[in-house]
Amino acid sequence: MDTKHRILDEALTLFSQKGYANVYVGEIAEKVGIKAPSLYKHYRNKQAIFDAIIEEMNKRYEEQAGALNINGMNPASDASLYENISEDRLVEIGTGLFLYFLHDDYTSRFRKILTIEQFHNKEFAALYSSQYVDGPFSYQKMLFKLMAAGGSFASADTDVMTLQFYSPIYLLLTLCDREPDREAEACKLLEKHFRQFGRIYGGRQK
Amino acid sequence: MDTKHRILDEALTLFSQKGYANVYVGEIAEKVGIKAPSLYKHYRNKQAIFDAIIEEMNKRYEEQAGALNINGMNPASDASLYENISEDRLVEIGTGLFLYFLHDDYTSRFRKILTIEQFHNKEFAALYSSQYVDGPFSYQKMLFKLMAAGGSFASADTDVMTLQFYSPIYLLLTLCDREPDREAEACKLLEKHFRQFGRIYGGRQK
DNA sequence: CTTGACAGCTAATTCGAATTAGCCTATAAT
DNA sequence: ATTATAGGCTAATTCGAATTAGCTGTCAAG
Repeated sequence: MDTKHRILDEALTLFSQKGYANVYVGEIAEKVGIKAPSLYKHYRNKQAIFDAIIEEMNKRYEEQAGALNINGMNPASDASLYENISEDRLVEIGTGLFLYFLHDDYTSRFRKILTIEQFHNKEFAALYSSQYVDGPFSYQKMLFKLMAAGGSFASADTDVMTLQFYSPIYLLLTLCDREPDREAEACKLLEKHFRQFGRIYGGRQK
Repeated sequence: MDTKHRILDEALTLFSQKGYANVYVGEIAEKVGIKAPSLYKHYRNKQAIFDAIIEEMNKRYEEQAGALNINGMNPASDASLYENISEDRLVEIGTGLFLYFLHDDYTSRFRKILTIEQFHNKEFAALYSSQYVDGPFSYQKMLFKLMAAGGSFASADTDVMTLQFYSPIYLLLTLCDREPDREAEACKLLEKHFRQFGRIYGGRQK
């Protein structure tokens, strides 16, 4: 990784821990192993580093969205995958979603930045909601509709079902962001949640 | 309200919007209607204002905890209140919890501060978790145990039940903190959640 | 009345962090 | 071999925000 990217990377880490205003350019430089003025050979100023993070984030987001479109976002193409679904599969989907969000290197740091900056930046607020509320909701909701159509799942109000399925993931995700030590506890609880959810709404799997 | 309290109040508002580092003492002063140097007649420095907020917060928290102890935290004393419970009562409890957290003047601003500062201050992280995860959990869990004992509720795994009951409240709370416009939407969804929850776990109410 | 303390003000002062200036070295292209 | 460029450094410089100095008016207690 070249210096320019290492700056981005260290800055991302620091911003995600302390927020933009609490990070000094000298601090970023130190982590990278250079002196503060040398940063300016790579970025016009501190703000430009932050902007580059956002841009990188948008790039990755679009890639990810593209990937999702191929497999999962197109109801017509892969309905069969979800029509009949086992409890284990449900656990797998949910845990996968959780662990991806929690551990993805870039995503997890960026989420913390969004968390910190959400209240004084409308764009970040909107981004947060779309990434961690509305996005997962519409995705899960679609899955539940498919499952209900396949008959393996109750066709209850999908909004509520989705809320009940996803909210625990969200709560435990924010918990683990705050206290990473509690990941094991969270995973155990989460699995119990998925299984119970499957028992409640599931139709015919054993 | 005297100047000293108005400083606290305006500072609390500003800190909850932008975080400590992004707020200038001149800004606080301006909101109060005085000049920055005059602040120093009331507080030794900027940090002292912040500390006073924390202290005030602790004071209120203890009062609140005291209040809860009288009515709700003592399983023996008011078990009868919860043994038999209707679906409407469940909606009432849940919505009450939600709206209290969301709107309480002091609580809601302080929660935003915790949100912003949680990643670079262990104490805040712990406080956040105790206030918005572990606290509500143990409280709700106790209620569910009482209800199960009373026979009006399924005696499923109470950890999971509690998670499933509370997580949506939490998710929608953080959503409304971020986007207050969505309160109505959140309330509607929440009520549906409570009713469905009641239908799932409730025993004999109509 | 007068005095002292309270709460405000304007005008410094301090201080630290961001940024700029200007120099140096390595290296890759001509 | 020469030179231009990239990327690093140290030593200024700038600038803005926090804090301090020191003055002033008000008002309650004596």
